[in-house]
Amino acid sequence: MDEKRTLAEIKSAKLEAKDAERVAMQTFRDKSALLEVYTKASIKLYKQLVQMKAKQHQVNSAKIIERDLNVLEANTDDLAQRVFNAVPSPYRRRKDFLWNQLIRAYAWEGPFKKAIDLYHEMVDFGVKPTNYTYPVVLKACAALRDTETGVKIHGDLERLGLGADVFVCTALVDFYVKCGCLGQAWEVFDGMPHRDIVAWNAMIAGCAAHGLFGDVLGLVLEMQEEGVSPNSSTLVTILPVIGEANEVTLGKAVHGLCLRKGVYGDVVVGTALLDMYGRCGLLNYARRIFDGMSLKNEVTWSAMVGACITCDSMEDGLQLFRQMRAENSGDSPSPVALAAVIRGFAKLIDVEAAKQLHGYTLKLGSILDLMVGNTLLSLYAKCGIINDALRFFEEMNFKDSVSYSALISGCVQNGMAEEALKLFRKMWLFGVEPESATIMGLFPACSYLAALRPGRCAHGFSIRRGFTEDVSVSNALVDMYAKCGKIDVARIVFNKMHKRDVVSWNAMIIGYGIHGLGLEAISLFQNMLVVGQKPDDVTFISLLSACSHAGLIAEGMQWFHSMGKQFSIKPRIDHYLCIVDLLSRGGSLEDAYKIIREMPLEPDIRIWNALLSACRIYKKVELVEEISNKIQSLGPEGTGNLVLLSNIYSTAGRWDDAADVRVMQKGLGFKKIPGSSWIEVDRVIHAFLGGDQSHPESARIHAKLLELQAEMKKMGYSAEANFVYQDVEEEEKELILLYHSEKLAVAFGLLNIHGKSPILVTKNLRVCGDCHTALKIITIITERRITLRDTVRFHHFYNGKCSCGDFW
DNA sequence: TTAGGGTTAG
Repeated sequence: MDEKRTLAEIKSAKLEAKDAERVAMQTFRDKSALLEVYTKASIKLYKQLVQMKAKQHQVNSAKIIERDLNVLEANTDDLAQRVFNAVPSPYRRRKDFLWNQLIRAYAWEGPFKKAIDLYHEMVDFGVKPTNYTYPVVLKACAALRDTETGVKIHGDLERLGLGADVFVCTALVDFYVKCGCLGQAWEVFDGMPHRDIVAWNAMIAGCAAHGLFGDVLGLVLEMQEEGVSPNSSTLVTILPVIGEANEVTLGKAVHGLCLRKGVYGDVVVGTALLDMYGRCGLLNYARRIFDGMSLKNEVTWSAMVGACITCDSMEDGLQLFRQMRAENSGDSPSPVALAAVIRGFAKLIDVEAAKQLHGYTLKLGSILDLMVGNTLLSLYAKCGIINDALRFFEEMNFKDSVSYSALISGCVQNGMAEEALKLFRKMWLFGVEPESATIMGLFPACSYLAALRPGRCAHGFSIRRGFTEDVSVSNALVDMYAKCGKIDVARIVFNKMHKRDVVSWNAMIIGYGIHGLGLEAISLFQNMLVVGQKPDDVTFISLLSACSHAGLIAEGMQWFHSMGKQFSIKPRIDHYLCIVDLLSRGGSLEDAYKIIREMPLEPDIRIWNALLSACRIYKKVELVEEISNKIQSLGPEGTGNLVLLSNIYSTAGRWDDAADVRVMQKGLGFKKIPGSSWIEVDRVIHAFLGGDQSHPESARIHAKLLELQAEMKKMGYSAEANFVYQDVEEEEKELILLYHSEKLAVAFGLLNIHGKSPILVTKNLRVCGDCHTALKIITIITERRITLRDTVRFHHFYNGKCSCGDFW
């Protein structure tokens, strides 16, 4: 574009605008329209000039022109308003087009509020709006999500019988779509006697925004049946939906349609096409389109880099990014492409490379984009360096709900659920609006902590915001209630869901499993098959572990055998783990060992661990030596298991062997995870480590436990010293057991939760055998219900019994 | 037309 010519054009447009103004002022006639056209034209030309300067990297001149532009834009409103104000009242009353013209000027690019205010003023003034007025006002309502005015207009239209106009109806559809009221949009759309391409596109865009793949497809077919052919705008709307739904065949069909319609050369269509192929995992197709495009813009390049990353082709992505940089050396790199590359490094867990890239772009002088910052934040969290993520978060100048969401879920993934809850509160305090993804990160934090109260609050909040409409949010909700001990509430939420996916069913089956309700889990699984929901690999892990916790050995074996035969799901190592666990905890150690020997996969440490734990419970020391050899042949991977091995030697009184194992363990740099338990009292979560004396109420807690111990002894309890694996005096063993983290938390609960309220304690490891026995007796002494949730299930203690029937 | 945060199991 020629700069001089542009400047000349602006000049003449300005002059003409001035003329128009003069003429308009004199005649009060429809010159106002002319005036608007001229002013808009010069604004458009100015905008082109700014872009030109920016492209040439003349930042300062671009800024100066931009300032002029702002003045001009501000004046447009003034200008139009001045003309309007000059019109005498009686004339104004008669001429609706004057109002329409001004409303249209405001509704075009804002300020939208003025358009709506003017519309109200017009009605109050006694001027009747026309079919020309409504679409324009509705556009402003849509922009501001002003449902009140929009809905009122809709009502007026129905009363006046003006609702048949294509433009008005299309504007109504668009208004409802933009306000998220899809139902109302459908209603208007279905009632239209004629629909043009714009109406179809509006409705399609609405369904696309809600991810309704089936509806989008149906509409596209229907419009063609009615003789309306999709245009490039339609195609560009449906392509991302097709990509999201992974519908390759359909995508290829649309590709063909693009070729037939000759819109293939369009940059926007081309970009949407390559993006679709990228999402479907067909990188070669995407690349072929990219290479064939004669005109590419920044979006095209960024989309291509993103496609490479999505398809795990890091090398190609990086190469394209470098090429992009080389071709636009003066510009800052596109934040979208940069974020894509960082995402690629996150996938590879290559923090160093990502940091280098980050530093490099900072050096280039690009302002740190919020999106890029958020990508980095999530990179740190995903790579497990959560402290770096927290530090980076503090250093960020701008934070939005995505930043908070990324950090909240990052904390949970790194076992810092309490920090996640704190962050959520902080976010609330700073007035940052949580989104559905934030809640999806928050629920797992509540699940982890068994923190029902914040979970319930977040549930209420989600209902008010309509988040629970989202299947994934409801899935997380089901999981939260189940893990907080409210299995019946979980089921109610599950039943109320109007749409369920495989994750919903899995979450519910898992819920039954951790509550030891194996039969319910099986029954739900059968229900799932009846309604036609296909199970996946996770379903079987959930089902098998549910059988395992409930001691349903025959049922578990039956489903294990059918998963390959009936459902064509190849058992993974995790499935074998469940089945070995099921058999060995049920006492069939030989059968379990047989499965291990015959399985087509190499048994890993967890498999041996399951068998080894059972060896301890059933005191089968003869198998231990054999397993121990197998474990040692695993090399460094076997380290974690040495804890158990040394424990078994200790139990058998073979202290020297136990010590040898521990020395070996130390050499391999293994750290035992300390057992910790926590309990919520008055909205505060109190955490305890084994033998912990750091709690302010420590003295009272210890005294309470000693008091309980004395009573327990009267009832025939003796500490099961073989759960202590250190070679120490019996008396000391007793104390080590007495101050186990779960007992500390229970004692704290008894001291601080008054009346007969039940006590809920959560533990980060599996419950210790001695604690299990002790808690049963404590429920008799205190007449309290105590629930202990460990890593695999709930134990409900009451009246000397446990819901697990001592099978755990 | 591209883009950051997200649910179940182990």
